[in-house]
Amino acid sequence: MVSVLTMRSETDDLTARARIRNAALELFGTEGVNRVSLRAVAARAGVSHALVLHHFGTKEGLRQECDAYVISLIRGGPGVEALEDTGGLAAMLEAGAPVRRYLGRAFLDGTPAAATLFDEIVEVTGRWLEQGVAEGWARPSDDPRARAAIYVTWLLAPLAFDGHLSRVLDMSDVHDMDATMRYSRAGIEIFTRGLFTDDRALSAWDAVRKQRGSR
Amino acid sequence: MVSVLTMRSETDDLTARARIRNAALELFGTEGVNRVSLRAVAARAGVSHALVLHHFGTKEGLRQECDAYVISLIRGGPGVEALEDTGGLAAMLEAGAPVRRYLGRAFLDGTPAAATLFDEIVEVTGRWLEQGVAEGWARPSDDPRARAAIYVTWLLAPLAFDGHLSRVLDMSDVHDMDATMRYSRAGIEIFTRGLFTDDRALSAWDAVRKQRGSR
DNA sequence: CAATACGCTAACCAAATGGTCAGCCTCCGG
DNA sequence: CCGGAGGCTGACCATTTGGTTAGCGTATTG
Repeated sequence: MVSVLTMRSETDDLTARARIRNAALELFGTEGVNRVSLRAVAARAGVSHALVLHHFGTKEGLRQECDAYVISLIRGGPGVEALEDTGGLAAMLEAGAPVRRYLGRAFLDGTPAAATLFDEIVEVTGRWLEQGVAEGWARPSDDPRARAAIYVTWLLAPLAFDGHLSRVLDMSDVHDMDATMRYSRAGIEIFTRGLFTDDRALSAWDAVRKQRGSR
Repeated sequence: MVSVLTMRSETDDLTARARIRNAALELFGTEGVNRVSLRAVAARAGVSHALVLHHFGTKEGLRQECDAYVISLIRGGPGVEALEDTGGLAAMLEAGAPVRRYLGRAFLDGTPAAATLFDEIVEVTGRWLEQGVAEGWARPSDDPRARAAIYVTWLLAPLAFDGHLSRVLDMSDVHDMDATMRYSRAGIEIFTRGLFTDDRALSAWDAVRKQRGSR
C-alpha cells in the first residue's frame, strides 16, 4: 500500500529513520498505537523490526518521536503564526490526513505531549478571543475560559470523528478534503450566526442544572 | 479499586455475567479496548479469565455486548424520548462517567455499532433541526446535513476530550460533572448567541477555499 | 434418585509481541 | 591500507495474549 508519506521512499532518498517514523505515523494514526506492532511498522518502512528498536530504543520512544514530529509540523509548519492567529484551525486544516488522524488519536490517548499541546492551544485561543471581545468582533462570554476550552475542543473534534463525518456526508474518506470543507463551513456558520434564535436552550440548561442541584 | 458500576457487586447480587460486562465497560472506557486484557477484566470482576470466554465466546463478543448495553442505556434510558427531543444531549449528560468514556472510545474506534448510533443520531438531529427551522426557533443553514453532522460531532466531542477539558478547567476528573456543566453551558452560549459579531470568519473560509481550489 | 445442564475453574496451548544480542557490511578518517 | 563507527540484520528470548479443553460442583428436572 502506497501512501502520501511513504511515497517519497519509493523514489527515494529518505533516511531509514525518517521512513520508519512516517510509517509509524500512518499506522498509529489509522489503527491506534497499541494495535500496531513494531513488526508492522518495520514492514511498511521496508526494514527489519530490530532496526526500529535500534533507532528508537523502545516502542514508547518511537511514539514520542511521532508526537514531537507532528507537533513540530503544527507549530512550525507553513505559517508559523497559524497557531497564533486562528487558534490552530488553519494549521489543522493544512496538515495532511495521516497527520490529522494521528493527532486525533494522540488527543484521545491523552499522551503528555498531546495534553501540553491542548493546553497551549486553549491558552492562545483564550487570549485571542479576549482580544476579539476587546476589539468587538467576538461576543463576550459568561465564562471565557470554558468557552475557549469548548471552542478548541470543537475545532479538534473533527480530527477524532473524521470517519463518521465523512461517512455521514457521503464522501470517500480517502480524499476527505471535501467533507472537511463542508463541515468546517457549517461550523463557521454556527460560530457566526448561532444556531438557536431564542434563549430556550439556555433556559433548558438552567432547568437541568437546578434539577440536578436539588437532587 | 471500587467504582460506580462494580460497587453493587460488593454487596452483591449481580450475576457474574453482568459483573464481567461492567468491569469490561469501565476498563475498556478508561484504558481503551486493546490495552485491556481479558485477564484484567476477569480480575476486576473477581472471576477466572476462562469464565469471560465461557460467557462471551471471544473478546470481540464481550466488546459487542458492551456496545449493545451502552447503546441500550442511551436509547432506552430514563426518558426514552431523550434522543428524540434534544438530539441526544440529555441522554449523554445523564449517562455516568464510565459509560461516557466508553462511548467516546467506541466512537473513535469506529465500531460498527458506534457508526450506526452516530448515523442515527445525525438523522434524528437533522429532522429536529429542520423542524426548528420550520417553527422558527432554529436558524436556517446553507447546508443542513453538514450542520446536523457537525452539531452532533460537537455534542459528542466532550466524550472524547473529557480528560483535556476537565484538566483545562482545573477540575478533578473524578467528579467531573462540574466541568461538564461549565463547558456545556459555554457551548449552549455559542449555539444561542454565536461567537463572532461579523462575517469575517466566513469570508476567511471562502478565501481559503478559493485559494485551495486554485491550487 | 439419576441424569443432565450450567456456572465455573485450572491447566494448557499456539501465536504474537516488545526487546536483546552478536555480528555483518559499508563507509570514512587516519 | 587499516580500524573503528554506525546502519542494519537474523536469530533468539521471556512474557503476554486470546482461546481451548477437560473436568469439578451444584442445582434443577425428569
